[in-house]
Formats: sequence, C-alpha cells, structure tokens
Amino acid sequence: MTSATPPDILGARQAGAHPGRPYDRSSDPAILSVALDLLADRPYERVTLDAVATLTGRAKTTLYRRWATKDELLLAAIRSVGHPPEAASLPDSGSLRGDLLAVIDSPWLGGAERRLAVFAGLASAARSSELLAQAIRLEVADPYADVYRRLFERAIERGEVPRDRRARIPLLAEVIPAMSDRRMSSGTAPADRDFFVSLVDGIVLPALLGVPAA
Amino acid sequence: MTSATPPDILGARQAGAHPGRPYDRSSDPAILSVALDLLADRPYERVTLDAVATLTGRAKTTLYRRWATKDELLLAAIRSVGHPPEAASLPDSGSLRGDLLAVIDSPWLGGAERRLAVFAGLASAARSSELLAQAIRLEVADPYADVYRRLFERAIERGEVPRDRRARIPLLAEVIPAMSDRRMSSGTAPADRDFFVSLVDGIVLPALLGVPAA
DNA sequence: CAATTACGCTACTCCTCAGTAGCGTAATTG
DNA sequence: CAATTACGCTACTGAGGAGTAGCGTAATTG
Repeated sequence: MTSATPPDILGARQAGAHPGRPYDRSSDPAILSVALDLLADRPYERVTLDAVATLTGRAKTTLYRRWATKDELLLAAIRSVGHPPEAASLPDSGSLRGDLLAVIDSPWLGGAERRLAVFAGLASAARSSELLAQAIRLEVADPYADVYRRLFERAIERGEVPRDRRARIPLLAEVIPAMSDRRMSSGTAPADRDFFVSLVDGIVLPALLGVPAA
Repeated sequence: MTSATPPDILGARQAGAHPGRPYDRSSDPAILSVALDLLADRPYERVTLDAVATLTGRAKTTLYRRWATKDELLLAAIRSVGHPPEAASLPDSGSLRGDLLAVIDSPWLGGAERRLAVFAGLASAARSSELLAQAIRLEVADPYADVYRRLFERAIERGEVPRDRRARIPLLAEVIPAMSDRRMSSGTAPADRDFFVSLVDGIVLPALLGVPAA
C-alpha cells in the first residue's frame, strides 16, 4: 500500500487518526461536481483526469491518492448525485400537472439545465462501462423515474386518474426522462420549459387520461 | 494525391477508366454494414478501423484507400442506412395501431433487433462528433420519426383521430424512438415486441385519443 | 523539535489507435 | 507483353491519456 489511509465505503479514503498531514476532503465535492460536468459535456472516453485536475486546481497525482482509477472517481461522482429531494417528500401542489412541473422545475443539481445535461451524459456514459451503467441505473436513473411513478400512483389513489390506468404507469414514468435525454443528445432543439410543458400537457396527461387500454 | 481515383459524392472513390487494377467495390456494403454493427455495439471512440478491417477481412490500408479518415468511413456508413421502406410507401393495415406495429416489425436493417441496436448506437455516437451528429439527425433519425409523424397525420385525415390532437404529433412522433433508445441503452429490460406493444397501447394511442389539450 | 503523511509539480512508462510507408503480388488496360 | 493501380501485409510515427515515480514542500501528531 502506498497510502496509509484505507479506502472508504463512499469511494474515497477514510480519515484516520494518523500522524502527518491529513487529506483535504473539503475539495472532494468540487472534484466530483467537476467530474459530473465533464460527463455532461463530453463522452466518457474523453473525460480525462487531467481535465478534472486542471478544472479543480488539484494535481492529478492528488486525485489518484484519493481514487484508485478513473472509474472509481466517476463512480463516486455518480454516487454523489444521490436521490432527488422530491423522492424524500413528493411535491403536492394539488394537481398531478403541478406536481410534474414541480419535479421538472426542481433546483436539484443546480437547476433544470445542468440536471438535464448531467442525466443525458450519464445515459450516454452507461454505454461505455458496464460498471458505471449499473451505478447510473440503480442510483440515479431508477430513483428519478420512481418519483414520476409515485406521482402517478398517488394521482390514482386520490381519484384524479381512473384506477384502470395503473398498468400504464411503469412505462409512462420513463417518458419524460427518455424524451429529455433524446432532446439533449440530438442537439436539434433545446429542452426548455416549453418542451416539458408540451410533453406533460400533450403526451403524459393525455396518455394517463386517454381511452382505456385495449 | 496518392490515389488516381478521385473522391466520390457518396464518400468513397469514383470508378474511372484507368489502366491498372480497379477498386473492388463489391465489399463496400459489407464494410459499411460492419461499421454500423460496431457503432451499435460500442461507443464511437472504441470503434477502430483495425476492428473494421479484421471483421471484414480487408486490410486497414485498403480502407484508407477508400475513405480518407475514420469519420468519413463512419459518415458513409451512416448514409448507407438510408430511409426506411415505410417512408416510400406508408404501411396501410386499416388501423393506426396496425400501421405502427408494421413499422416496429419492419425487416428493415436486418430486422427489429439490429435496427434498434443501430439506432441506439447512432444516438449515442451523435454526442461524440458534431459532424456525425448532423448526418445522423438529418439522414436517419429525422426521416425515421417522420414515418410515425405521417402515420399520425393520416389517421387524423381518415377521421380515426380527432383533428384537435394535431398539435401533439411532433412530440408524439419522437416517443417510440426515444423510449426505444432508452431501453436499449439502460440495459435493464430488453426492447422486445411486448415492450413496443405496451408502448403503443398504453402510451401512444391513449395520448392521441386522450382528453383534449388543456 | 522529529516523524509522518498529503500536497503540487515534473517527468516518466505503457498502451491504444489514427493514419502512413514500403513492399511484393494481383488484376486490369492497351 | 509493359504499364498501371489496387490489394494484403508488416512495420512504423505521433498523439492522447491512464497511471506512476520521485522530489521538495506543507500540515499535521506527539
């Protein structure tokens, strides 16, 4: 072992009661945030630790003292995303539409613009590494879609949506993320608020309230 | 100029009336097809011309005699996809549902499985090269979504769908491709026929026939 | 204070991959 | 036949990027 501090559960190193200069953990969040920004901006293969080092003002060797490989650092960045605050307490505006827009307008991860870019980048990065793909799915994509799923379920419980639409929910919970990622990646039109409003009013809500399943 | 044969409009070299051994064009389609398979299988950065050469039984130098750069070969591969046969003559099964499923079940590009993999790979590759992104959008993604769009338009013309749903069509035409790409990339569940049937019956048709826009 | 360990820095190794050079051979034209 | 040009092959150059070594310095503990 080169380092005296053992690896951490969270992917970084554990602080211990050692003599000697301690790890400067204060910059870890900034490092992981920059890693996310890079994943949002360019494909996995062109995210370099040199770039992370430069943008954070740390030395590349310092990054490698904290994370053993590029994948471990990116994995930690993915885990740092965490769950959306809406998962802890579902928005409750009084209508399903208002709730959906509350999730869309959430300030989480720096606001809609950055969040959408990060999500699209992660979806693309999932094709480059099976390891990262699992983490992205289990720790980011699935929990996020789950918020939409729970909003739909609750709308049924409240009688806002007929019960026989329940079978549509699993697929419907993916529609907003799927359309958002496509918009972000195709570079044709911006994924702005109007886009999401049209999506909610023109697709999601009609699909829930539309004719019963065949 | 190293080669005596000038570049082609289609991205390869023009056959001319030269003395000497002529280009063997018979393997061009196989080369572009393998390039597409590789783009379907791995990210752009890990598609190597060495792999194309090995898998096609050609020498890498031969590939470079035909296409000047990796991007030109991939561009030619993208252009070789062409338009879906359904764009030339829309399926007409008698119902919108049957028409949508006809597009989904199309044998185009080797059948649904390969076609979906290729589309998902191209969508991801679009993030790696702005040049390729334009070609993918203009020559593959947009024409494909246009088939769905025209089916929806025709269903309105025929009275199968109320006229006031027309505004939903542009977004709705992206739903099937978007959901398909997400399924293929997330690696969670297969994008099999059941998936598309659920998508059509549970999302697309209800979204078209659902309550009028707010 | 001494010992210890992290930091930034420079420089390095190793590997992959785009693209090229040169050669001997195969397939054409005239 | 000679001339020409594509082919496969091997070998190479050059760039980029993961990961490491070693040094001088900074920040801790005791």
